[in-house]
Amino acid sequence: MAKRVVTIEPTDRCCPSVLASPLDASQAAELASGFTALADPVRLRVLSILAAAPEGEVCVCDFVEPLGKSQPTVSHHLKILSEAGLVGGDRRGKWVWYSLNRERLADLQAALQPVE
Amino acid sequence: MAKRVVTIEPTDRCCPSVLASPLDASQAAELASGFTALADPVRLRVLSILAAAPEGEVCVCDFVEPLGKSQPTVSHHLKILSEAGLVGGDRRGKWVWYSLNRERLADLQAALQPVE
DNA sequence: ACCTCCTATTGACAGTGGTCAATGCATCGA
DNA sequence: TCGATGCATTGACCACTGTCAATAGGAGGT
Repeated sequence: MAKRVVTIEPTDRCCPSVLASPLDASQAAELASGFTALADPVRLRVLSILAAAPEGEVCVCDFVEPLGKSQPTVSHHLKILSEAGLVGGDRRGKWVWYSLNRERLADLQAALQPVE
Repeated sequence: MAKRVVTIEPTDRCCPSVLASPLDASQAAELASGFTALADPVRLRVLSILAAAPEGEVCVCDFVEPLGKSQPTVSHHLKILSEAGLVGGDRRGKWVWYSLNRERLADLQAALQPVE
């Protein structure tokens, strides 16, 4: 009979908290890079549009007109969000479909969670 | 007899949510200004130090050494946090004591709250 | 192969932001 | 009143960032 392998579920996948204890420089830099991605109105609108999309996916071309920004600018912001892990892109034919990474967003949300 | 005036209590003091519905430009700008205040490692460390302070207050002079930044730089970041409503300062004698505005921080946290 | 369409990258520009030295402004004690 | 102390402001510098026009890359269609 094979040995039973037990994998410990990492319940604390979560990032450091701002409110729990003083952050060191590297923890703070890590978190700040996440909030930097959120610190732009265009990118927040991108996230909100993705969150509200019925299929959970939005084509790049469908961002341009609602955001009122040029196509290169939209592509620029999507790249920043992608590098921050907040969205992911999937090329299908000529189009690239972006979707929200809710886990990554929840990590940043948890970093602001009040401690009991 | 005077007319009865009914004031509706605003139960939703809270800011717009990123995940509920697409944000318009002004809502996004409002939220982005909040996250901009969080988008710096020095400021995140300021907030975490304030959150961990036993008395809930920290003197400006007590930030300088832990942060490893000059006094004008610390003052600069405190001003940004103050203008964002995240901290408040109270002058007592020669010293200015800063404290955390947890409600304002909770507002930003709520903006990232997953919708059911 | 060629053309068309969608997306990404480059380059340039103006605006913003973090940093510190120097200085100004209070407050307190002598 | 004077000097010392704590904090804020100014000015300057450099790095970063948002924006768009122009261009490149890639995938289909004819």
